[in-house]
Amino acid sequence: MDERDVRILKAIGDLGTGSPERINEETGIPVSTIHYRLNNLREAGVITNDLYDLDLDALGLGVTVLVEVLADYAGEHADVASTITEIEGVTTLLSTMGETDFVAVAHLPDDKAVGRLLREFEGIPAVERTNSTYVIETLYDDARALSSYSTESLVDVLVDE
Amino acid sequence: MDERDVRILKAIGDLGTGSPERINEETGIPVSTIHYRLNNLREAGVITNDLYDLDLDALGLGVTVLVEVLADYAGEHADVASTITEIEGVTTLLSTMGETDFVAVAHLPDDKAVGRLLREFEGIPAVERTNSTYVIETLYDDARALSSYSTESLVDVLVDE
DNA sequence: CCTGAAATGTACCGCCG
DNA sequence: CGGCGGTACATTTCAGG
Repeated sequence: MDERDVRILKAIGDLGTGSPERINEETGIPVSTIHYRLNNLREAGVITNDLYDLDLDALGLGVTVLVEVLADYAGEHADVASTITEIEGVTTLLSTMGETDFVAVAHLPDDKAVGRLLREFEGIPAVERTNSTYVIETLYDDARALSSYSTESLVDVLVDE
Repeated sequence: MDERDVRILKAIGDLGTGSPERINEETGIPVSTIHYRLNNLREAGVITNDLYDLDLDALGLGVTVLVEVLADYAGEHADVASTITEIEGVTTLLSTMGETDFVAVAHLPDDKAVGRLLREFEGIPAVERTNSTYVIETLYDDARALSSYSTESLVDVLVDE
């Protein structure tokens, strides 16, 4: 894993395509090298399928943290949200009902990064309190959201007649 | 959205590829029809990019719920986990430190399904208590986990020398 | 709206610089 | 590691059912 691998993977996420040609336009890395690198990343288990889903452990972002955020905002809800979104490692941000205002999920390289992350959260003026939870293990994560449904149920649920 | 669309989308998730040929092997739907359907799904905004990321709102799974689970298990942690995983709609299952044992995320079609989901959780013998939170809005969700990092940070974080 | 067959495009592989 | 072709595919298109 070196800088080129990183730039290729980031380009895939940003562009939303795994096309070597498009990645080349974005990164300037030669097309044949992109092939070569992607094959290596597949063999290393970082990329898990044709859809370029990543194995975060293999990638080096094996620490997951859940952060509940209580905020005191006056109409600046969207501002707080976008500030949180920009914190490095935050991959999901939910606006929730009930006791907390936001729930964020972050994927980080190690414990040190967790400390840094929490300081960043606490550094946001509108943030009153945070409550963090270490994730011991990601037991299941289905990016495309359909695996848990049987085909018959999906038909029931999604087909609008 | 009819049964064929559903079967195509499910096949993509299950197979981990968007290749029309592979989808045809799985579903028996003619290759050119698959392409025709996928184009329609793209135009409808259900599929958002070449990586087949789905817009859950457009798909019809616009309701997201967070479920914290407190369980009383004697060595059967893995059993409880796999039971939860099989509940329809559950897309993420985390094993957490602290007050709760698991946190699950579910994507559902409507409020009625939320009730059904919670009854399924409560129906698991080892589950003592659940605490659910409605998600008002998914403000941000980065499936590939790298967007929030700048390239330079990613290099710092991931490159092992 | 679906599909089979034709046309186009791309990935992939080996070779050489 | 990077470039360049050639080949073998898979994807895409489209006219007709």
